[in-house]
Amino acid sequence: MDNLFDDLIYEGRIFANKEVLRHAYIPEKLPHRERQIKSLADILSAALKGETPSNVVIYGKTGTGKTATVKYVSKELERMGRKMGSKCFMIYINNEVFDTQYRVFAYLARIFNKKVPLIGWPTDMVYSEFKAGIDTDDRCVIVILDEVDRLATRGDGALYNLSRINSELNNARVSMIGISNDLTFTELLDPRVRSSLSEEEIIFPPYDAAQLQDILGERARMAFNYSALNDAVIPLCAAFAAQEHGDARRALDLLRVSGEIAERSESKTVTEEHVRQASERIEANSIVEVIKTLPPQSKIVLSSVLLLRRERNKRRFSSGEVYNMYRRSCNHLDMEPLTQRRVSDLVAELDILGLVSAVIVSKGRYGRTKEISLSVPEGYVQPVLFEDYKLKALVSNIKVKAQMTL
DNA sequence: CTTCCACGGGAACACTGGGGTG
DNA sequence: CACCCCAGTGTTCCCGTGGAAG
Repeated sequence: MDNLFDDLIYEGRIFANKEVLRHAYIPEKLPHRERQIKSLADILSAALKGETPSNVVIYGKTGTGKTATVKYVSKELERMGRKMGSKCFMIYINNEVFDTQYRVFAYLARIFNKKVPLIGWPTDMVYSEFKAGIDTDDRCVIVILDEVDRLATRGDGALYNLSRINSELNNARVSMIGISNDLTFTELLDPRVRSSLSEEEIIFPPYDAAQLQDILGERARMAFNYSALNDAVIPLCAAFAAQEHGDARRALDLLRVSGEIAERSESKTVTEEHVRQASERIEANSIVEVIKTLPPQSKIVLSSVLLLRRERNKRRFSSGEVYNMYRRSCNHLDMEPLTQRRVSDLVAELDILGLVSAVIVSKGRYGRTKEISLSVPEGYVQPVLFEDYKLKALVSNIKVKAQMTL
């Protein structure tokens, strides 16, 4: 604090600068990632010598600092490039958003001032536009593909074309950095693409509790006012996040929300109790968020499980039971039911989202089923689900059922 | 060993929203 | 303007398969 008023404004407040706890913030220092930074810098340094750097794949679970590290290194590389007069372009693409070959090349071509419509053209035409766009100059273009695993099935053409583009260029050079949280995704790729893409590999192991404490401590110094945190708060946040495979993002969220809760309850400091509340609230929020954004048909499937819980006094149901209830619900809502096959996929998606758990059970003579059960508290699910105006009609259904069982 | 059932992979299809061409 | 081409998405259709009860 270098101003008299700063002290007054911040007196008694919890946060000094909340922004440093947000996901978008890239810190100056990345604790416990020195090795990975060094490896990546070594590989990419070829770009400064006018060579083509090897392609790299970076593996690591969510919140292990992959994206932050890559962004940090690319910023440094671009700066060095400017200083040394070699042209380095780092292009960051999130394949969660650009998840098909067309979209990837359209995005890249647009960066090099080519006019490409968002859809409509044949893909090879978009690809040629991109090629023409970069080849106008002697330069090194490094394409960062965040969440590359998204490209593995539908957009593998993009990886194939990128991996062989250099032989078709006269002036520019292209390399790729793939960022993936799935260690096995390359198995889905064409062998040629696989070997070309992963010439180098860097692994980001999860942080352990002690490392998370360092990271949190670093940020907390900037984010919170002096002595706004009880001593146990950071270790507790670290411990919670370490249980969830060392997710630093999660840990930072937890710290931020704890602070917000403390602030709202007009407490002078953040306590362990606030952390516990924050943990619960983050959990509940993420479930609610997931359910809200579910496509309508999935919501009906999910509510079918809910309705079954009411009707029978059970927790787990066979896929047959769920499908029957689903058909009845569709009928009730005046909607076309999907086929069993499709519903089975929807159930699998709900399973991946962690809303239900589906276990394959073989009942010998009586065939094979999935046993489906709700894996989140019913209280979280129901209000959100029936908030959807289309599903409102099912609420009355529940009430009728409840009366009948009385 | 047979038998039964849904599972789940893959092909095929329908549909959408955009292009270019004559 | 009508018409066909194209990528992408969601769905249905078809079918081989796993594995314990009988």
